[in-house]
Amino acid sequence: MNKISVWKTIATRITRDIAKGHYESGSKLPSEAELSKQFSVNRHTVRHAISALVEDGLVYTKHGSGTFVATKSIRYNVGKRVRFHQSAQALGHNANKRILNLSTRAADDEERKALKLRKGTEVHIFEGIGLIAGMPISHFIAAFPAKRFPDMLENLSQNSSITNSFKVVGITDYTRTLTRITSVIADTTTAKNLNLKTGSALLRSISINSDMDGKPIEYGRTWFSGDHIELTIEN
Amino acid sequence: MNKISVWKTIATRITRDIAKGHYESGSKLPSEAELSKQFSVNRHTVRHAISALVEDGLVYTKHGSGTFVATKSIRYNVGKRVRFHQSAQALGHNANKRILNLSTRAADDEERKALKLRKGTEVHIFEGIGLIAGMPISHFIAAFPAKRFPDMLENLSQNSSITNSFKVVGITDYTRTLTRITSVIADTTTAKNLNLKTGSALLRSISINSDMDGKPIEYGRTWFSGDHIELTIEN
DNA sequence: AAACATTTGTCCGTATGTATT
DNA sequence: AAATACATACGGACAAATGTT
Repeated sequence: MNKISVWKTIATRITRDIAKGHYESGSKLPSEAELSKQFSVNRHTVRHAISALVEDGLVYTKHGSGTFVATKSIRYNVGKRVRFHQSAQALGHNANKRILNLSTRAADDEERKALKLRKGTEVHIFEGIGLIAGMPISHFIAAFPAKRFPDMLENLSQNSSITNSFKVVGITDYTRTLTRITSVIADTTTAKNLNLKTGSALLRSISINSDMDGKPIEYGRTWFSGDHIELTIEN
Repeated sequence: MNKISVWKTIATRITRDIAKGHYESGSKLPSEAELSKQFSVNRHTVRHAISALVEDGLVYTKHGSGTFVATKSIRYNVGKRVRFHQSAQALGHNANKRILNLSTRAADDEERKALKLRKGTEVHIFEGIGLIAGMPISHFIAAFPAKRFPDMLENLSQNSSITNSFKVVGITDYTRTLTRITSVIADTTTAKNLNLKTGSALLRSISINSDMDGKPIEYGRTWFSGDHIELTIEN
């Protein structure tokens, strides 16, 4: 069955302890030797766990000194609440959506990973075309955990605003935890959706929105027409 | 002395070989057993090196199958204090620059507007190619107010680091006040600079850096190869 | 299908180096 | 100077996933 490795369980144990406030921000964890004694494992196993936490940015190590709980405030606060629609509206443009597809299906690997779902879990899919002043500007596909938001599709079909739909289910605020942007060439279907020639430049944005507890609630992919859109990040 | 660990030298060796095109994208690396024999080290040492490359996103491993060269692009963090060089280094890649042009001339309209300069004011121009592991990744043009930074060009020619050059003139800290990203198609000259075909997708980033008083000190334009770069915004 | 070889993943143990306290 | 703590490197053994015969 699902055998979980020792180092992973130790990593989650430490993570949990930190989350619980067992260790304060900036405080020193027990030494590797101590931890290995506590968990009755080899020191290397503890090191493996700690190394994973370092990667996550949860702790950091200081050679000869110890392992310390990282302070959260170091992280960059750029683009936390940047939404494209908002900025389009702020520009005074008439922005709306054309819905192409509202459905529920098993999450693919990409969606599962982003939303931290188990295999076979279902997601709601919200696909459409973003319009500004009647011009097709973007093609988007958004995925939401179906179990957590049973009525999402109905809400979306009525008001077609993701933010508002989240509000209905009690999520009044959420932040973008990841934005990844690449430049790609339009294939035939995307080009057709956006009224472009095949081979045009597109901005592809992949984003993850999370609730205030840090749980991912939306995985979005958007293709913007490169001719019409600029992504602006202001501090 | 500057003692470099064995696993690190192995990691850079493999990185270099991949950059050189020794291994194709998606192809399998020699097995851990083979590599450890090649480098005359323990298998664990090779594993340590590979693990670092996996973190960098340069390769990925498949349990029971092998280690493969990732087709993945290099992530570039756009953040308040994140700079190209830094983020590339943070990824463990060997990043440096090739200078194409250092000169002083009257600012064009775009530069004047961004740097808030009067008509006819001069700017220093710093143009070059950004390299990661020897591969051309970006083409950049940076403009600085000449009057405020008289010795900028000399500094840049010596250490070729913008951050360090600012330090020399007393600017120890500055933040990115604007980042604007669009997708464009490579023209012939840019394509040539970046070893791409004309018509490839590019990410064009326009940025303004300002000192702690909010005065703009740098106007930068960068064209990233869309194949190799992802812009990532994390909170 | 089943047995086998290959390859990565996990875990243990030991020793030594290097930075900090 | 000594003790403590993390970093590196070696070695061995078995598990788990994959590919081949």
